[in-house]
Amino acid sequence: MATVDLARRAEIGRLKRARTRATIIEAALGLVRSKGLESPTIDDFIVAAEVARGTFYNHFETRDELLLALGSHVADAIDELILPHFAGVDDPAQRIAIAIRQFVLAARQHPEWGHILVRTLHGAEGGWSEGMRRGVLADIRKGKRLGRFRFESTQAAVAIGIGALAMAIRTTLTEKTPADFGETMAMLSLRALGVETQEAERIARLPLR
Amino acid sequence: MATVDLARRAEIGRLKRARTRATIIEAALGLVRSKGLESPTIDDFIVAAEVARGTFYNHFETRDELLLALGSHVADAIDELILPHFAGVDDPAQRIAIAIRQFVLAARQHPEWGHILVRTLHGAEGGWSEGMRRGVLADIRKGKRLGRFRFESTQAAVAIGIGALAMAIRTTLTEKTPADFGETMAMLSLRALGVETQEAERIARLPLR
Amino acid sequence: MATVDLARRAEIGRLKRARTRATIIEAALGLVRSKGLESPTIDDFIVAAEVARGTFYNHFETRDELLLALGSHVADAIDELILPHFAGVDDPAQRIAIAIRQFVLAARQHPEWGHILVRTLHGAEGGWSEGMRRGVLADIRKGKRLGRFRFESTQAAVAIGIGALAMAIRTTLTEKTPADFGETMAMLSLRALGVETQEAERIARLPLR
Amino acid sequence: MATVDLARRAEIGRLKRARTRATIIEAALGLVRSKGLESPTIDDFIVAAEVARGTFYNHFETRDELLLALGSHVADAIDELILPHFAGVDDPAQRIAIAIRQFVLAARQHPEWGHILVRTLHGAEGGWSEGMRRGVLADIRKGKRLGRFRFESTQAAVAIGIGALAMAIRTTLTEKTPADFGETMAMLSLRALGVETQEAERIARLPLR
DNA sequence: GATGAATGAGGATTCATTCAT
DNA sequence: AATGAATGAATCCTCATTCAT
Repeated sequence: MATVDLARRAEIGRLKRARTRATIIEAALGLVRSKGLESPTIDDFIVAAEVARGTFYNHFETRDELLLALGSHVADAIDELILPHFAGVDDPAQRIAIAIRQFVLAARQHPEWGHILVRTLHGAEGGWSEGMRRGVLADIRKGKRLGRFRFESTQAAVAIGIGALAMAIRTTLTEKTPADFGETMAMLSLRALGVETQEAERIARLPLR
Repeated sequence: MATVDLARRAEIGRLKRARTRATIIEAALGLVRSKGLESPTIDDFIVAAEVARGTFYNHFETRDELLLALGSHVADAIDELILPHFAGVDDPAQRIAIAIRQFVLAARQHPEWGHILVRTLHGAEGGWSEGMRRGVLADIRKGKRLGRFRFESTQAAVAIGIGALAMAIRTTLTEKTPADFGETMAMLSLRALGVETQEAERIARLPLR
Repeated sequence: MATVDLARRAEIGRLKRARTRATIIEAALGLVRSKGLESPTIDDFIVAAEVARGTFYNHFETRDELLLALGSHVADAIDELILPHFAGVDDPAQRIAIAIRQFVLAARQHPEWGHILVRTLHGAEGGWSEGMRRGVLADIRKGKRLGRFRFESTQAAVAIGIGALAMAIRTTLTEKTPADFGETMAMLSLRALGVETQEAERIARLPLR
Repeated sequence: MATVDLARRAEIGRLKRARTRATIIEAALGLVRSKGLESPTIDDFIVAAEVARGTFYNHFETRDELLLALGSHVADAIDELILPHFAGVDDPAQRIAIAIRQFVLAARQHPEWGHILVRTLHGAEGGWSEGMRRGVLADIRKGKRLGRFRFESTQAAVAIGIGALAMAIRTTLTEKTPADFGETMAMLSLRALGVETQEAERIARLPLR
């Protein structure tokens, strides 16, 4: 009896805590969407989330920690978005094209994700960014092994891949881009990696499942 | 006599002013080299330059104006570095390869330039950044007109060009890169723009004059 | 039956409550021992006691109330320590010497008591501190009446008595002191009150029962 | 000419700075007088001094640093007050009596000094407090060497001396005390150090020059 | 009675910029 | 032209206390 109660109570507490945390994160995403990552202050965040100052600090020790949490949040969302499209796709060229296209789509629909992604791509502080980087690296290596890609320096290949991705997102955020901008960027990126134009074009425009 | 004196005084004043300004800029570059662009405070700048706070504001109206001045300074330095290599080179592919290679060289030797360049490339605040962008754009267009480059979307081509450039510099700042990293990045970039591998390779490795 | 049960339940509840309260106080004493009275936060206290924040406030209305409770706790402990030695001792000089000696012993073995005692001696918030003060006052007056002490101003006599006591404890807390430091301080204090050196020495070193 | 100007300018600047610092310290002393040392916040201090928040931080890095400065200030004032009375007085007993009497007088006329002195006496963080302690120590040792004082433990003698001093000041701050309270406390203290009552009385009441 | 999430007043600190000399 | 003291808005952060479950 008592133990059931205790367990329930604890559960409820945990739920409430999680909800508050989610509230803060959602509100923060809204702010980032309109104002970018750098300008909002902790005060802006708590006003937007309609929580007390102390509540913020109960959940995040510092502003940076919130930004990190936003990063994780977006990482999860992106994973959820992309992984299904990866299912059963082994060709590294296809995978890279899919990633670029999906990231551009995501940035178009969720500018806040875009802001966060660009930051994540640039600051190489481990975590998801590291995972992503490793994924790209693995695909690039595999592509080379399979003869799909041709380049001398893996470091340069990764650099141009990440650079293209970052710039694709950035451009989506700041300029008006056509509906197939993702496909176009994917094509150019594949070409950089050594895929022939025709083939790059074909892969970049394969229908997504 | 008197007029001569006055003229000389004015001249001396101007010289001194210029020297102080240069002092501040040099010191600021030193700071940027070690701490990047965002963190140093005005206090850091004036301590490093060994000038008074008021002196700083005699030369720059705001902190941002100093950063802009740093940008111009680097722009000039870069121009001075690159323009000679451009002389007589009309081929847009060659020009772009030269730019990338020189920027990487510059970032390697002057990390502070690298920091400033990346920022300039990203923040679209006009000025030199605009000029550079226009230069790239012109070369890209010309390259297309000449059939040197092949792509559908100029927007995407510029994006990948700038993205590759930015990432090349960034990688130079944060990772250990081989001596020919600039050449490699140039090659991949040209390929993205539609140049065939062999040709891209050749152009990327043409001896600089 | 039912009433027995109820009574037992209530009893158990009371016991549990008392135990929790004791837990908190013990833990707090531990903290005070290492960090003094002022620095520990409520958070420190509840972490040390391994109770929830709410539990703390179930037992103490404010942080200050805990400190008061610590005071009472120490007061009781001290009383328990000293009173037996007072039993049957009527000579005020002896009583004062006993008090000083015992306080020094207590502070040596329980630094946390020392911290609390010094604070109690200084902040004149009534309660035990008042009782103690009254005890000292009574003994000092009686000593004068009996011709054991000689001084003009009772106020000054009390001041020097309390001051010596406070400093004895403080010194015990912060410096390395010999085993008979309490006796020495007692002797000097008695002398201040007008007891002749020989006699003061003798009283200060009387064996404690 | 120019150098004269520069020197004058610098001089003026230094003066202004010193004046502002003095303003802050004076205002702080006023606050301490009415509210003690612990309660006033930085905000209270700057409001009282009528300076900007930033000005405070230009002069003191932290609240504690201001308190330290108050300590130095009072130390200087006290030195100025006492040293003349020490001139030509070699007898350690007399010197100690003078010190106690003057401290009590000072605390009566400048309660803020009293607050600061008590704190200085208790926190043994070096600086003036250390100097004072050494002074007392020297006098106590000399007194013993000369046979003026009689005690076994110098440590205890110093403790009772400082304790009496602290308590004398404290009592002056919190209770109503007669005009000769300083003399009385001095007498009791000397007695504690082993001076005979008659002699202690005489010394404690010697006219101050 | 115990729990722990939420609160928000109170206080500390930074730093770009102004201004008198 | 150079100096450096003063300014104050903007922001961060802590921690005692409340309260719903």
